[in-house]
Amino acid sequence: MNEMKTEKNNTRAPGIKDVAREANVSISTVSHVLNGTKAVSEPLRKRVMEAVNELNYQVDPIGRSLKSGRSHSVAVLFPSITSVFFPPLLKSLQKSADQAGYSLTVHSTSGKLEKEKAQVQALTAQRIDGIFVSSCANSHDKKAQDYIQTLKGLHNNGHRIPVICLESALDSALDSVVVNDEQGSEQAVEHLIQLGRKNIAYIAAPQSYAMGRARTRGYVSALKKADIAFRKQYIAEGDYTPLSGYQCMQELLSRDISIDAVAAGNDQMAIGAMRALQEAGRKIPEDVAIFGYNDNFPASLVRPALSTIHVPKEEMGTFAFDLFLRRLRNTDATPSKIQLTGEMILRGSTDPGIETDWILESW
Amino acid sequence: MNEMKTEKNNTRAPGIKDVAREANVSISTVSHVLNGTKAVSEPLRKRVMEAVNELNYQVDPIGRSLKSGRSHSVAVLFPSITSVFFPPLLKSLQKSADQAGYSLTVHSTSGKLEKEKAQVQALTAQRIDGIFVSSCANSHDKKAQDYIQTLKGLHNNGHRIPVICLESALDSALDSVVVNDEQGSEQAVEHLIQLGRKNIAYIAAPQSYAMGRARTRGYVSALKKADIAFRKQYIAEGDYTPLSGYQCMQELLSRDISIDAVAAGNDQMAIGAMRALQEAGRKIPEDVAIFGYNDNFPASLVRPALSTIHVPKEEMGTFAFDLFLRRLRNTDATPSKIQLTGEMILRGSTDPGIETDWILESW
DNA sequence: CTGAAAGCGCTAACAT
DNA sequence: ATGTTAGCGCTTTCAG
Repeated sequence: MNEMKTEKNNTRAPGIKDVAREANVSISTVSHVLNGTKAVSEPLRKRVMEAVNELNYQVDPIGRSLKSGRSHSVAVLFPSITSVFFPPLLKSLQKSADQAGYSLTVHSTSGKLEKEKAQVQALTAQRIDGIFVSSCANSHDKKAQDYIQTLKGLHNNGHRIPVICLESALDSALDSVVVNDEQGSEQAVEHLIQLGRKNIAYIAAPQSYAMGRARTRGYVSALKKADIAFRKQYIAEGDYTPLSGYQCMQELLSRDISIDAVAAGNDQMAIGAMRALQEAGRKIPEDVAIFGYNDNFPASLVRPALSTIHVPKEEMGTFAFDLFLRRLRNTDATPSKIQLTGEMILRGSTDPGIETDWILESW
Repeated sequence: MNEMKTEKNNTRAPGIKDVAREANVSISTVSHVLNGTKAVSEPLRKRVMEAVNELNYQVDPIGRSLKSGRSHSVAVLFPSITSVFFPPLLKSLQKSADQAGYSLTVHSTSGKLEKEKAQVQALTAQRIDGIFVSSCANSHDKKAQDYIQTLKGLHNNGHRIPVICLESALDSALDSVVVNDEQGSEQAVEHLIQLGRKNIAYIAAPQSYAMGRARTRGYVSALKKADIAFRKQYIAEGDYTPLSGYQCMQELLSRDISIDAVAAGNDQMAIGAMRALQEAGRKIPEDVAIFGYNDNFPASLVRPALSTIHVPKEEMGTFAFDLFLRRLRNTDATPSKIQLTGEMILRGSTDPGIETDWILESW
């Protein structure tokens, strides 16, 4: 049964020196043709490539990394592995990475700063070439400052590791691609106002984060523009999850106020709120109109379908990767903050006439 | 502006020799206390640990991998980054990996065998310690045989790399954790029959894969047990996506047959089918009852909520990681095929009386 | 129980 | 244009 103990597979993977021997050149020549690091005469180059194919040689990324400090791979860090927001973003990052010849690994921080820090440290040690991060750090928090400084100075073998912020810009010295949260939120609430709603509640995303605050600002400013008084008891704060939206809505309904519309900081909370409204016997949108944010696919599944602000997740990925490539070329480029604008998508949760579209992408 | 060109951060990360110098011992001693590879006297051990803390030393995983052939990390490969099936599974794998001190990277194969092969090769080169794969290889396909053989013989530095199959067992020589697809599917169809439905259509998952075939077998066998004739025109084959379910249902409706129930190979296709039925003016479940498979969260969102077979994704992850750890300890253990059984979840798409539950997990 | 030394596979000065 | 060689940071025989 164990007679195959010799199955340590005597055929070790060929190394660069095997190629060198086979092609009858020096290993540095092989390295140079492989990496295009230096000019090599055509005949030699050809011999080397033949040997490479002959032996089916693949460069060992570990050996390479040890020496070069690079890994040809980039990483994405995001808070929740179960969130429907990230897959479309990941998909486009993946696509860009593939095209550029980078491999892409994805890592969940579980929304914990400690874990995020640890991941960054581990990735750095692995000679990662770039990091895309939807950080769970709150840039207003003193305790996050050290971490943000670290991010700005990440380096390997004396070269910087580009860090690209997704969704929120941690620091003006870091490249980032974000969406115009305040404007999108304002637009949503303005639409509710145009529908004639005056008692508009708001289920906010966590206010400890810039994104949550920005979206809330949009709500406030839309009210102000319409000369509607801001009333504190019309606001509840959730934690992004549908359950929290459900609970916030119950809480709002239990207050002694009348509500004819609700805007939420994301689709998940809006959908949770819809459930609470329906349980309370409120007709959507007749009694209460409701607006989400992000346009994740469930928004098109629920009945009525959820009006929301479409966040261009695919574009975020594409832009983010371009920023990375740019920084690779020019370490000293001034940091870019690419701000994408969301698009208002109207569906049945606000406008009864509108026929419900159907998000065809695979999920 | 560039006066900080010297910012290649003169403080290189401390290496093992820095620790050795600081502790006044040899580097091999440091290595041994760090890895517990050999007994080291208490005083020395202590001096080493102090130096480690003093310098805030972290072992370099690349240096370590180069020599040891291990990386303390495992990888998950799955076909679709946008599928709602995987996040819960990933989450539990992540949890197990964290507990065991392994880092976990996730990689999408986009459902392409070529890409899957390439990923496996790249991971092997990176000294990955284990691979969890929901493969897109069809074990009945001649062309996949080579790949499956490769998987069975994956190795690094003379030690095997455990491969754990998820969802489908690629080969009896590989550890795997799967669900009893045939039985679950049979149970679902039996329920439809008990409801008095006789004209039950089936929207199959791809028949080129074992999973799709198994689920279809369950449908066929439930009909047989109930003495209902199997009729070919009651079957359509989708590709997992909601859109394909939608199209299959349209196709079925266009055939000259009467349908009072539909079972589908997964929830996505079932939900697509629901949309087609609703557009065709069929009442669910009164006119047509419908059954899904997997119990992904959207099943609880749609109206009516979708009856389905709950696949224990969290358990899959836990079992899978345990299999990995076991094989690490004993390379020669006989391969395990852990077969979990799905649980039938009845909702409004089949049973009008049942109140719709609400999947609270975060998405 | 401890340490010296030989590489792991590769890149990049530095020679030639 | 090509080759020689010194490591990258670590693990692991092999001596002492």
